[in-house]
Amino acid sequence: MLELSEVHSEENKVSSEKDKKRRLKTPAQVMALEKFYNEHRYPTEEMKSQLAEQLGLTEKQISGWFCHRRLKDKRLLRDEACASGRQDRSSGVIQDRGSGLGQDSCGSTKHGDYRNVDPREVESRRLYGNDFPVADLTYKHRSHYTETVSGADNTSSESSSSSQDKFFSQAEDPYDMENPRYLTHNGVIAPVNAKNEKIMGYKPSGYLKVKGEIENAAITAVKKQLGGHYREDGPPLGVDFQQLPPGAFESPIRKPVREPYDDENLAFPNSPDISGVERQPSLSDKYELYNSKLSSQDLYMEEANCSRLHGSYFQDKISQLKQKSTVLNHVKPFPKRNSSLDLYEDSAGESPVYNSKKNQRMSSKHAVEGMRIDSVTNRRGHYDGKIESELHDQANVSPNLIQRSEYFKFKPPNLILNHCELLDTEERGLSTRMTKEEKVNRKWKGIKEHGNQVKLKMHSTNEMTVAKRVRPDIPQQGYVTKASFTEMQTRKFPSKGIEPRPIPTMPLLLEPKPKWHVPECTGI
DNA sequence: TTGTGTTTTATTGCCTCC
DNA sequence: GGAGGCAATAAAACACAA
Repeated sequence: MLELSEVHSEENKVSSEKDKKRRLKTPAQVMALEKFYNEHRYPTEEMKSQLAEQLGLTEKQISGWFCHRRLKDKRLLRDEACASGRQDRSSGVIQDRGSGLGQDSCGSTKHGDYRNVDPREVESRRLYGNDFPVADLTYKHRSHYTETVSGADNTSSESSSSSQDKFFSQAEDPYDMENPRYLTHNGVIAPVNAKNEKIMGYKPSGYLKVKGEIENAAITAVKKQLGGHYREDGPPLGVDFQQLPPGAFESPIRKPVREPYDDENLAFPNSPDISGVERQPSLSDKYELYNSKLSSQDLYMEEANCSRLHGSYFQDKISQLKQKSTVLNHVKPFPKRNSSLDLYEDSAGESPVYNSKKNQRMSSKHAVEGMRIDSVTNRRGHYDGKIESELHDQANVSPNLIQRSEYFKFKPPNLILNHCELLDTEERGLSTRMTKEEKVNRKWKGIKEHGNQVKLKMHSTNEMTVAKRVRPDIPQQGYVTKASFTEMQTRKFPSKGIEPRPIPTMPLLLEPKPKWHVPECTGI
């Protein structure tokens, strides 16, 4: 096997040298590279050569790829910064400039800021387990997509991470809220303990870098918005509320009673027409509003759950959602539910993968389209019920849904593959995002105005968009691990008759590993 | 099928660091 | 001066709409 792979590698090298036409990296190569990139943005010579050998590429190609990948990350970061800059100007959300990125007129990250710290140093520190203060991590490190990406991306990557998140208007911008997980009661970002960080592979970079910065601003904004209505004796931000007693919502909805809690806590301080006017929505109204928001977004939360399986972008989104919902919990009149953080934890069941090291990348049109959520709800029922059963009825479901169903049929051994798949998807998904984001946003607005069923449909459509981007040559998780690489090669380019290049079999990557861990994108 | 736009890969030149 | 990285650019590959 190894020999064969070596032969392939040689062939690949030779062929790539023979014709100077550029050749696309195979999905396997890209995935491996992406994954490796998530681990090491600046691979050493040794790493490069080993990677080159294992992927059947030249060191030059590897170097070039990493170089371009970094550029891509950077570009995405700029785009994100640009997007957030636009959002910032177009909305009234307060942003703490002091804690944000230095931005130029278009909101892009200034070079000086970006290069403030040698990323290689960051990586080396990361590699050797020196923890950064979160601020450092979020500010200095960019990647993932990851990503993004991707990892899963990853993003994102990716791409994407992905990237990759420009779809979010400011009002919906999930970055607006600080992740309570990392918050102290003062709203200060508390350093994640080293162990967790290591376990989670929490390596904020790229997207996360921006996110961290924006979150700083966001938490400030939230505080400001809460303003005087934020009870000193109330639970601090990020702290779970106690559950209401059972049946608390079973009684008929009453006319609103202007409870002190309501008046004080359910504040719309920034709403111009709120002061002194009986505009307080009724409790039921508020709750309905809240719930409608939840329900209207339930479907999208399914994807959020997927983040557990697919990497950091989703993971990131979940965090953001949690943040949002946590804030909602502070605002909503009925702190019935525990912090949705907890709810969320519950809804998907305990999954250590949540803290998986894979969760670093972000980016994904997929997620962007599916994750425009302001809050979170317990979706377990849904998973176990209709949706899942539908999804599992693969015979009648589109490949997209089948793919989606894989989210729910999560199996740890496939994580890497999922991650890899997502990476690729994310990366690809980014391609038209800039040009299409407005369309998607419009679509989204429409979606929000319809019922859940419509939403489901639309969501599928959205997902279809994403799925279209998924390379057809990447089989679904369930089959991939069983399919030989050759098989997959033959599945590739089914109609175009493009002669598949000999590709080193991925088990190569499982050969004796160097200390820096070669990505295990098995099956592709 | 074709045209167009986007992404990816390769090349080159410049810069910084040692 | 060499090595490594970044940025700009060109061109191929790809995706998608008409």
